[in-house]
This record gives sequence, C-alpha cells and structure tokens, in this order.
Amino acid sequence: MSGDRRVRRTRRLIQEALVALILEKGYDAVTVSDIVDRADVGRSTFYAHFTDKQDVLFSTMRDLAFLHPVPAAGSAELFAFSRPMFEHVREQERLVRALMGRRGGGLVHARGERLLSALVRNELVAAGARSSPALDLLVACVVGAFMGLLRAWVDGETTASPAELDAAFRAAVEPGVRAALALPAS
Amino acid sequence: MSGDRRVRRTRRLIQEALVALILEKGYDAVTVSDIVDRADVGRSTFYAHFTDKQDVLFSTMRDLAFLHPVPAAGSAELFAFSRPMFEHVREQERLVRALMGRRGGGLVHARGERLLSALVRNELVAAGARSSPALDLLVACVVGAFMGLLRAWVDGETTASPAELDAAFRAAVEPGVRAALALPAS
DNA sequence: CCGTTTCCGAACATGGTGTCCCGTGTCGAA
DNA sequence: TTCGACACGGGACACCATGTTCGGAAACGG
Repeated sequence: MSGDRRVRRTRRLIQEALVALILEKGYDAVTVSDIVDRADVGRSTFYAHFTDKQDVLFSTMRDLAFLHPVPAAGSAELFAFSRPMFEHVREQERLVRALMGRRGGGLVHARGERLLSALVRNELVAAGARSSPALDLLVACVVGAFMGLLRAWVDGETTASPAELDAAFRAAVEPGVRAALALPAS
Repeated sequence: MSGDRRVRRTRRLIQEALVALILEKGYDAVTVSDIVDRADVGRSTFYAHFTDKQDVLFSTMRDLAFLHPVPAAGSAELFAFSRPMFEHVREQERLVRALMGRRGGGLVHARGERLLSALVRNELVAAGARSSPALDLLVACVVGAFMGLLRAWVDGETTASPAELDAAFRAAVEPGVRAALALPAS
C-alpha cells in the first residue's frame, strides 16, 4: 500500500466522519470542527491532509467507482450504463446517499451530471446522431431524467429496485430518443 | 401601496443587491456584509427585515411568477405548462439566472422541482394514469428532463429560444409518456 | 406640524476558519 | 535495534462573518 499507515488511517477517519455527519446534518451544516471532533483527530492534522471541507468531499468522491463507468465497448444497446449504475449505487447506498442527495450540497450532483452528459452524448453520436444544438438539448433531457430518477431514490422518495429504476428510465426516454435519431440519421 | 416608503425601498435594495452579487460571485460566496455594503444599508436594518441571507433569497423567489403557474384549466394538451414557463423564464432572464443556476446554490432549484412534480403528477393522473410507484418514477423522469433543459439554458450551455426548448422537451418526453399511459389506462 | 416608525452606525459576544509551533510519539529503512 | 524522518496533538493566534443591542438622527404619514 502507498505511504504511511498513520496517513491512511487519518484520511480514512476524516472521510468517514464527513460522510456520517452529512447524513446527520447535511453538508452545509457540517463544520471542520465537527469533522475533527468526530474523527478524533487534531485540528492541525486535518489541515495537514486537506485544504478544507470541500477537499474532503472531492477526495471521497473519487472513490465512487460508478462515476467512472466502463466505456461499455461496442454494445449495441442504448444507454447501457443505466442498469449497472443503478446497481452500483445501491451497493454503495450509504456513501451515495450522503454525497448525491439533497444533503450532499449539490457539488457531487453537479459533477455527476457533467460526466454523464459526456457519456450520453458519445452514445448518441455513436448511434448515428449528428452534433448539433438540438442534440445538446436532447442530451440535457436524457441526463436530467436519469439524474431525477437517481435523486428520487437517493432521497428516499422511492424504494424501487435498480431493475425497476432502469426500466422506468428506458421506458420514459427511449421512445423519444429513437424517434429523434430516426429523422436526422436518414 | 402597502406600508412605509422606506420599508419598500430598503427591501428592494437588499433583494437587488443579493441578485447582483449572486451573478458576480455565486450564492455561497455572498456574505450579509456584502449585501449590506452593496445595498448601502445599515447592518441592523438588514436584520430588521430579514432573518438571514436565505430569507432574502426566498422572499425574492416568491416574486418569480412562473413558479406558480396558472392551473391551465381543462387543456387537452399534455404538459401545457412547458412553453409558457420557458417564455416567462426568458422574460425574467437576469433574475432567473441568478436564482436557478448553479450559482444560485440549488435552493430555488429544489423548490421548483417540487412544485413542478406536483403539477406533472396531476396532469398525468388527469390524463388517465393510476397513482402508483411506477407513476412516481415517470414523474421524476419528466421533471428531471424539464429541469435539465432549464438548467442548461440558465447556465448558458445553450442559446435556444423558448419555442425550441419546448419542442425539445416534448420530443424527448412525450413518446415515452404516451406509451406509458396507454397500457395502464386500458 | 407632530407622533411614530424606520434607519444608521458602532459596539459587542459568539463561533468557525486557517495557520503556526513545539513536544511527543510512531514509522520504516538501514 | 537504532536513527532520522515524519505524523500527530493541542493550544494559541489573527481573521472574518454572524446576529444582537442601543440611542440618536432622519424620514414618514396623517
């Protein structure tokens, strides 16, 4: 493993403390003093590892594997990312709820949206769509629908399974996308 | 008009200052001192009218007419709210950009999402959908698509006109919704 | 014109932030 | 096992933003 054992321990304690505190009070309400207190770590130690609260959030975010999905090479299926993502989200339920929900402060949500937009855009282009302002609007809709579904689950507004979420996403979005692809492709 | 002229003046100055500052620095970075400074108003005066920064935001939000759309009585058309909303948004461009964009801190965005969810849900039920968990998922998708589009425009990712945004929204979402309505309605 | 309301400005307590330093303890490599 | 390097704790610090209080001055509406 890389580096000093103490370093790994400290960083882990701080990250876990932040996640726990977000779930309790919401990101905005959490202070560095809270984190330091909960992690049982000296204040100066905190600033030796992270620049601020947001830095801890981002460092934890990088461990969220589902934000960096496999490119899903040459799959004919549209939106192949959907099902695996919903499942991965359920596996890391606690972490994802803390980071992506309303309590997470929106920062992670925004980042996820950007990553997903690139992904969807590439898929649509690969499926025959031409780059155009209209395509960007379509991407915004598709990503919005997915993120809306994800947020509903994360915030506990639904108890649907990954399979059901995936099905709902496809049912809502695929007909419109296929119709949009048919015309400009011809 | 209601109340003292000084009161109206002060409240207006503070609200305008916050909007201007959000557009410059983003909601989170704005301090009460900033607002008081920009509005050229005494600090104690600020707290005589508002409890905190968020209170100013919410009071301004109440003036956003498009968040309280007309019920659009008995229109056969699906998602009749879409076009008027996009147009109203363009009219109040500056205000909406400040409140609903990434710089707005997400609070207004969240509130709009909730209001819109109720609206969409009612429309779908009126169109023959049964209340069910599946319907809630569909609503989440539709609202997500709309908000995604709105956010893209607000954040300057597109320069599309209200008519184009409306068309993109309907094209992406209507086919899926109609398909979903057909089965459980039978 | 006068009583009432609002405004201002300054001061204050509180609490979070980020930095610094030094004594102590732990690590890993030689 | 020893030793140099590094991490940790904890306290003190300056800084800034928050929200409250007060008395005198100014503007309001009737």
